[in-house]
Amino acid sequence: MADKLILIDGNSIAFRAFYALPLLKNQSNLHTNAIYGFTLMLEKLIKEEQPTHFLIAFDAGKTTFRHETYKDYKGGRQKTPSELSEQFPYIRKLAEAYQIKHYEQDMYEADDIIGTLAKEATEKQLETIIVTGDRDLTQLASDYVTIYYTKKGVTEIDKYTPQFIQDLYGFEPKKIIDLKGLMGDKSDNIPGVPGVGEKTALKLLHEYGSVEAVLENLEHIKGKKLNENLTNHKEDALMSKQLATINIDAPINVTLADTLLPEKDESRKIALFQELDFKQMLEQLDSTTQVKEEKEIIINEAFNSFDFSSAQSMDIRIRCFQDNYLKNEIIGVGICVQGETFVVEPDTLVHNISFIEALKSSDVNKFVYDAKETKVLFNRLNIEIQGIAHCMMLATYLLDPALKIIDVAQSAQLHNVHYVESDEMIFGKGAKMHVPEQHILFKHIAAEVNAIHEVSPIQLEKLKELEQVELLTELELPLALVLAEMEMQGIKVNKETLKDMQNEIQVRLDGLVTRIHDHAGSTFNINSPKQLGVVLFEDLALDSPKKKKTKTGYSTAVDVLESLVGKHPIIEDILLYRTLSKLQSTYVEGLQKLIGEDGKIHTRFNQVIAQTGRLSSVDPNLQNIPVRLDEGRKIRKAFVPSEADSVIFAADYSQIELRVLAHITGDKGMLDAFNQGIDIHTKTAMKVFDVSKEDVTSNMRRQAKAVNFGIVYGISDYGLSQSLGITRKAAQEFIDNYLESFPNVKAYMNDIIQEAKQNGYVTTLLNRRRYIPDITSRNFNLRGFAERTAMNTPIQGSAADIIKLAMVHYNEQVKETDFKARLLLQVHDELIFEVPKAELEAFSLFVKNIMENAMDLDVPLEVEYNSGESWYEAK
DNA sequence: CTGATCACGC
DNA sequence: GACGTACGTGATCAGT
Repeated sequence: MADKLILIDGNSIAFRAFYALPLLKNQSNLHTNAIYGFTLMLEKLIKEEQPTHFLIAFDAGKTTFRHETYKDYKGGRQKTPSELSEQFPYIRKLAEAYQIKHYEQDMYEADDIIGTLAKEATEKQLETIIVTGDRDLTQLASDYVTIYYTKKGVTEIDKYTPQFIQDLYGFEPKKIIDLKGLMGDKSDNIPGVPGVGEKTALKLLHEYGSVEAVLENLEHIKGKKLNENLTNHKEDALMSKQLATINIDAPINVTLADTLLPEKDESRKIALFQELDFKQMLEQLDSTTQVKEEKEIIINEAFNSFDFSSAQSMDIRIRCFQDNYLKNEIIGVGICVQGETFVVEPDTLVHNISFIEALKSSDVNKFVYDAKETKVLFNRLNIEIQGIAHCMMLATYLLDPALKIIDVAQSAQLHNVHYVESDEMIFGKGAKMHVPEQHILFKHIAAEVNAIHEVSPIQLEKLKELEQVELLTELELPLALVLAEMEMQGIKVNKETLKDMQNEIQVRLDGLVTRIHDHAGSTFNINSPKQLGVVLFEDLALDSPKKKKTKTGYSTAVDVLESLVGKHPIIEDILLYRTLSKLQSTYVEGLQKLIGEDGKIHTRFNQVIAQTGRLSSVDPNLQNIPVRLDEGRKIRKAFVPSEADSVIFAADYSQIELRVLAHITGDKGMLDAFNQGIDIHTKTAMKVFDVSKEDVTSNMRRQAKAVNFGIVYGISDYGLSQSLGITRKAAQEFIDNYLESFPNVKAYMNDIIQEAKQNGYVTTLLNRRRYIPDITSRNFNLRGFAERTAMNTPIQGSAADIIKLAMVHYNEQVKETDFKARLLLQVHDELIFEVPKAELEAFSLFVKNIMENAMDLDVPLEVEYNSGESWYEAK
């Protein structure tokens, strides 16, 4: 392969990258957009050009030999923003990681270094590419030298060959300096000749050939003003040409031989990309260059005879098919212990008593990927696993809750362990999902358990740095075990109750469908927003100020429909149809499908999804069972105790988020309200409307409640305007008024935004962390959203911390009692239990006490509770 | 199979 | 003034 040299104008490309990309930041708050752009450029060049020689030239210090000619050279330039200057050291590091020579020379600019080397390369007939965002360098174009000029972004370029320049300007590359001499260069503060721009300069050069020739032929040049300017600025023109001329004999200490690229070694790239959080780059590195390393796997009978009794720690990966570990088949268990890796079928486990003993021993530390799943699966094998010391999945989540957690492979890759295949590769996806041949499966499980072994210590180090070890070991890990028990316990759902509802609702739905079709004069699918939109706004030609379009047609959302009430009788029928069909399909029918043979529903709680630290619930979602409208609330009648003589018992925190807000901000008005037991919405109304308690109308309280709601959920002025049905301006005034009324809250909101900008993240009371990269975005929406996230996450996240802590405390303490009660569900600020009637009174106080004392705040936490024959009655 | 729309909870 | 607006799960439709 022929030799090829690439010369990069480092400063110029860094500037281009900086302005082309949004302001990115890594976890330690370093801006990385210029570095990232630079990296993209390097990758592209290496891949497409395959250079053998490479050099990145930088400008040295402020003064250069050009300043001797003209002291104002590059004068009047804006100061380099600090967001960019902090990146320059890393761009040099980047060069080093790529094993590319970088060079700068006192008193000279990158241009001169490049020019000098290009000359040497040309003498040796070496093909050369110069990469720059500065047109000056195009003067160097020749048969051997092509200039890659960045056009847009960092990777879109024009290739300046002599021919390209000829076509563009009508002269050879060297004449670029004459062009600059006449027209000057604003960015470098090169004066040129006043009144001469690109057009005039080109015309003159085409006629006379050079600056000198133009000046010698002044008498022939027409145009009084032009002639006068040229005459008066002869010196400027000559000086400008001199300034624009690149020195190709600079006294540099670098030769072509120094630019030779050594043998490829990616190791330093990995370390740097990790420091910079260039996750995509790391992945690419993996897929293109990394050799898959694999430990030897022992899939063997040796497991049976291996003695686990001296093991102090093990890595365990137990797997079932697909994601529902509560019922799907268990297909393999991987164990990493004392340097050996075993993978066995679940039936094999029981043959090794020492292994079972080790599993049950809390003295043997277990490192796992998913603590909750592991606990459940071993439980299904009738083994009580103890001593789970680390959960790789939870650690991944705590380190960055924004990550979409997928599988061991993905978690491992974040810590640069690349030998695990993705689950999708092994099992396939969608309808084609299947258990692969055993040797493939076992190899995969072995890779997973090895990755757990390798990655867990790295994660623990990271967690230590972020002071999150306690959050993992004292909160999330013990919580995972509580959740496992809740999932296995399940909640009894009475199928008959749902069946009866289903029949009743179906009759009403059938009637509504007929009536709606009659009103419309045609039969159509009411469930199709698209068809419904056409019927309402075209066939019936209804109109309302709320009428709006979505990407696919008219919006038929509830607020639009409500604005049409009274204009046509069809609307009320549609609204009712909507409500009932949602109830029917999602709840009445949906829930029945999930009732198991034990008559119970076993939801699964997802502990690693919500950005704020809340839990979520799937298969089914039992955190959004209707409650607001009685029609829907009746669904809860089907949720009943599983044991005789028991009741459903629900205990919920009252206003937990606003109490957290009062605690965090220390706002006196708010603290007082909670400490004196005044209704917080009334108190808010008193403050915002500046009236006494007696004068707070129900409407005032309703509005105050909406504002409090907005504060808790971080909604925008727009969101508030929607929920109150007022203008956005009025909503903004409300918010302003609110913040004036609670000055410490206002101060907190400002401080937390500053903090987010400073650190790049916000934290909760228990040091849960959420990164907010968009807080510095120049996009108004993204930034606004980020600001509301910064304000809201510490509140909602701390509330989540508190109830999680209460659950862990509950689990610890209930073991010391004789209560037979069972924790069934968590719904963000409430816990649902089933409790034998005989112990109800004592248990109520027990739970209330634990919940109210979960954490010590500057305001009391208050818990209300109720019980009844079903969840419906426990209100 | 994916994206859009809608609706339910906190 | 932009532009699309707390989070999460699930059902359904309508494109590929």
